[in-house]
Amino acid sequence: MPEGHTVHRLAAEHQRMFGGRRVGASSPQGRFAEGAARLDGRVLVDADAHGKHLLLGFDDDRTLHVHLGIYGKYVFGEGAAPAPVGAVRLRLVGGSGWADLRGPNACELLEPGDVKVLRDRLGPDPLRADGDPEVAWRRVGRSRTPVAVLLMDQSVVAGPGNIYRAEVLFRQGVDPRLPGRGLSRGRWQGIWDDLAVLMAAGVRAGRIDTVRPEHMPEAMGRPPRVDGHGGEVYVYRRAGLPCLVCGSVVATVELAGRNLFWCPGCQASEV
DNA sequence: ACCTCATGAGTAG
DNA sequence: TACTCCTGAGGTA
Repeated sequence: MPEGHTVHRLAAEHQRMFGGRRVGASSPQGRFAEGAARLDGRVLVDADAHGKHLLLGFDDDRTLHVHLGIYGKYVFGEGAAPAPVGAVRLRLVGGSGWADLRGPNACELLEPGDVKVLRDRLGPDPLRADGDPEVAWRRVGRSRTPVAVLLMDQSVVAGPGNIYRAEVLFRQGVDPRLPGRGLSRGRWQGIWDDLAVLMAAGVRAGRIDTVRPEHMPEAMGRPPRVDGHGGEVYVYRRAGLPCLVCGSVVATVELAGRNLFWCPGCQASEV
């Protein structure tokens, strides 16, 4: 679920459901009881996302900061909220609906200054209007770190996760082990622009699809693949399977603690 | 029933 | 690099 596109969707959903409205807040699980008590009865004035961080501004100038981590999940509903099931960290009710948050990495109230500190340590977000690829290039273009690692570093680019990084590098034909400074400025622009396109599509669809129509498995005589992340992709978690474009066996390696996937044929080494 | 792994990231060492 | 947060899906038994 949670790469940047998911969080931007969550911001829009909060805005639609609670924006400008007074909300009731509670922590059925109890682990956010104090924060929920302070939120209870406030008006949601702003719902924003920067990378994977959800920022909900309330009328007391405090901001609720939620980061889903790897487990976190939101469930929205219309009408009266049901009795909470399981470990609901935060429940918001208001307007005609409710939202339950489970298992987040972070759920905390921030003072205005804290929000700036948080945002200052995040890189530009391809989904935001203020996202500037040049700011990221200042880090990427001088780094000896593999571009695959740089793309997962939220202080370089905010929003992409393991799926988008694998898929954008495939689509742009970039060897994931290439150091950042081995890219040209134009290649970086290509990666950035493709991220913006792919992630915007992810916000609209609520899932990650990266395969171009001419490479869709249907067009190749095979049924679409159904995977846990719910989308159609070139290389993510396809290790050992033939590349949809060139037929090479998709490779995988653990890099900086995460599984990286790429096609050795399409993403030729320029190292 | 039990085991492993996952779209993330801070922190200790 | 490894552990932590501690959910849920999928595979194995």
